[in-house]
Amino acid sequence: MATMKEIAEAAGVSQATVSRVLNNGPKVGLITRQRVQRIIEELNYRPNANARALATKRRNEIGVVLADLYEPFFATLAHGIDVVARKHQCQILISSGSVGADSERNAIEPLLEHQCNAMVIHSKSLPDEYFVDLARSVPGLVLINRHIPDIANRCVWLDNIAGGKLMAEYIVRQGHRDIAVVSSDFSIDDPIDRISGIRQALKEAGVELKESNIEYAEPNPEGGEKAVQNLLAKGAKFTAILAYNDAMASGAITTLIDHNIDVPNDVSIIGYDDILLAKYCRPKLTTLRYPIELMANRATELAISYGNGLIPAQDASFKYSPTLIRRDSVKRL
Amino acid sequence: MATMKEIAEAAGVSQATVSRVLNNGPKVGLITRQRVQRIIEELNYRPNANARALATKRRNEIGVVLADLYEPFFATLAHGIDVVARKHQCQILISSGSVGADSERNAIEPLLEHQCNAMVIHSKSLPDEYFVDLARSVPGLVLINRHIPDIANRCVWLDNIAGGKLMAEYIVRQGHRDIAVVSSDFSIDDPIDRISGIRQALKEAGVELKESNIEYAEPNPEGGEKAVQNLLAKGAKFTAILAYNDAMASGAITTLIDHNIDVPNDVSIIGYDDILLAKYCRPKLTTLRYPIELMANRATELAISYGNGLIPAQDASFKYSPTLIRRDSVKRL
DNA sequence: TTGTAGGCGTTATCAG
DNA sequence: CTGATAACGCCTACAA
Repeated sequence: MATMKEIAEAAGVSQATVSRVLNNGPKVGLITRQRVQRIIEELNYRPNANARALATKRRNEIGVVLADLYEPFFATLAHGIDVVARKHQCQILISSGSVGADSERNAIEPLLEHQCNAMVIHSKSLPDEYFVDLARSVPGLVLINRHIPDIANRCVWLDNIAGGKLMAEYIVRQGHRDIAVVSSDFSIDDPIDRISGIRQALKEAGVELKESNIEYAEPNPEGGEKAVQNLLAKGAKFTAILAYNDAMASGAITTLIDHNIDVPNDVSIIGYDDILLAKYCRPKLTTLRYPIELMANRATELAISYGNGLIPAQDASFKYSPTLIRRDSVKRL
Repeated sequence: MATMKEIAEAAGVSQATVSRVLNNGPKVGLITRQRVQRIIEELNYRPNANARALATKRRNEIGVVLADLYEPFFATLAHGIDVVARKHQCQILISSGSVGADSERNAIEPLLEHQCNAMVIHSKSLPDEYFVDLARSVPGLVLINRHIPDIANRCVWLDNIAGGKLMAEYIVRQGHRDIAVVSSDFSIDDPIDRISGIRQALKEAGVELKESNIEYAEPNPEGGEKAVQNLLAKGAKFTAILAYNDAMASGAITTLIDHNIDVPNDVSIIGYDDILLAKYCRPKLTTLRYPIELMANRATELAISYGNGLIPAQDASFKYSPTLIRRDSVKRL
């Protein structure tokens, strides 16, 4: 692969000149520029990004840390980052597979070695202090789906308590009183917050939520199936299910239908996230829209501009709220 | 951020020694090694990947080119790459958003500048010669979902003609004679091959496929809806629909249900891809399983080992075949 | 407008 | 076992 030196020789100029035409440097004679450009084409020269990064101490790369690329939620998140990165001509360096503090750290480490000055991180396990600390050495650090007060100007997050409230208020307004909850057994804040929101709203409405009507399982369709099986096995009484996410809701529906329980005529159900599935499962899912793509866009814009030297405003805050999407899985009693 | 030089000074040794302990170089005194190691920890030193890449002319990075990260198909593909890359401790550099020859080229270019020696590329528009050429300068080049005879040992692809046949043979075996096809209007090989397979099988079975029973639209749920609307509007007669992919099948079902046509009792339908949607839409979709994750795994393993110097065997070939997954969207007549 | 030369942070090849 | 020292490919003052 041709190097700058070779171009310079072939064109009979110095490396500096080649470098200048490459970077649209000022002050290069038109004829020289054209000659050099021609040679570059001819030799099919490509600048070495590593060398350039070394010399300039910066690189148009944005580091991304995600739990995976497969789940629709993360795929949408990745897409949101991707779109903005592309707009800014940034490459995306992805470190995924992070579940748990150690693997999250292991995912972040290589990005630091790559000297990415912009990073969008989705981390649920590493402690707050870790990021407060990291923010000092990575100017373009931004967290998504997490709220750390000390660096709130680097956090783009969703108000899950509000989301929980919204679900509960709506289902109560539709006349339901016997509520079941199908939640995630992951020990992160999200399920806790959502249930907490549900509890608050239910309490205000004077509706009781029995502990035995709450089931925890993995936040995927299989988990949803299992949770409802347990509910049914226990003989729990409910006319509505509030699910942790659409995936669980979908699994829940599967089990209900298998038991000849019609949705929404016998049991109503509300999902959370509004992933593609929600729109194309049958019945179409009434759910809470998690504006993850929007949030990812925002996070990426932030990361890039912070990485480019913009100083985060002290009082900046990026809280998003879910909204209710009414489809066909809830019946008014 | 601390550099090797600083570590060396602080430890009272030369850079060379630091480098040795870092790379587990042989022949370093135990005491020196420990001292250096301690300083490294203390100063929170991190090697600069760019400098290292420059010096070694290699980098543990695998370049990936995809159309997007959002579509379940691509998300699964990305995940398949991700898993293997992680196993090999490789970072993933993603260039997405490639639709059409120009943008595909623009996606590949930066990966070359990054000197990735392993690349997994999904490209539908760039001509064969481009890749035959590229293979000469990128030892670890591997194409996924494409078959280029000249570099067949770098291609991991699916036999779409066989897939088309499979769908058609199955639907005929189930007693259907009035077939409609809902295909993609993208001008790439895949839809052509699938329909070609369908035609062959139908012809062999002596079943006619009317041109007017074929509709083309975008390969997404909306496209599926639209295609079936057109079919219905034309008054086309059919008891079964062969869809280009699960997304279109899902959209097709939506339209059918909206028109009070029951699936599968009135109309049967077969999808293609077996994405998550297929399993969780209602009715569960009978479809062709596209082993894309498996293929992505394979492609990545290949790319990495080719990139590490393994010479591709002349006669190697990586053709995969779809298999039929029977669920609930087909009725036997 | 163009060239010279030093440096970016590592690795790797020599000697010692 | 350890230390100089020359690459690696590019950028960027500073000179010319």
